[in-house]
Amino acid sequence: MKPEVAFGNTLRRLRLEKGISQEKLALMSDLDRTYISLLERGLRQPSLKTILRLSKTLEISGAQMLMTLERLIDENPTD
Amino acid sequence: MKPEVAFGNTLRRLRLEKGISQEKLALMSDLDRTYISLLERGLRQPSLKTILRLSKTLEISGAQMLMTLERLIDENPTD
DNA sequence: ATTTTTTGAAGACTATAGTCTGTAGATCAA
DNA sequence: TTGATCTACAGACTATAGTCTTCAAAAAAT
Repeated sequence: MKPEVAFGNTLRRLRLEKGISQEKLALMSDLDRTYISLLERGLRQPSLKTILRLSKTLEISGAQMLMTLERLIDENPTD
Repeated sequence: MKPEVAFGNTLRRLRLEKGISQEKLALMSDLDRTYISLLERGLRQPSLKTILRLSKTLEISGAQMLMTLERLIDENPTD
């Protein structure tokens, strides 16, 4: 599993857990709605700044987010 | 402290701990030498892929790297 | 069934990540 | 003092992150 796909999966999971829409997440993080869509589908490579903005909105540390992401990668060697 | 500066500090510290040059780090991570220099000086915002490549070369998890970085940010509210 | 909310997706665009080439200064060894 | 190694820095360039507008379609609500 590629990092951007793992990031997208993690992002969507966290967003749904908070019960907010892509649009609301975008507004709260000062990002574009369509870009959130691209991220969740694993079509973009977020920058450090973007990772931290999103993790802050989702009330999780960047480190925690990367930990989840890296676990996903390790658990799915294929795909 | 801005995230890119915290990243640069962390990167340089880890590189020096491993006792390798910017050039060697660049080669091992499949990045450009001058770009490593920009990163260490906090002049660039690394992408997720770049963060993971560097952390792999430095034999540390991306999560660990972000943890160090976020600690740096929190400990230096000014600057 | 229909209105409202949410998301996917395309296209054109701007901003910035990342490369490549080259020069110059600093440091350390011989 | 000379030569090797390392790093800062500039400039031009390519690749991709991130925005904005718009339309269509799925899903959810009423």
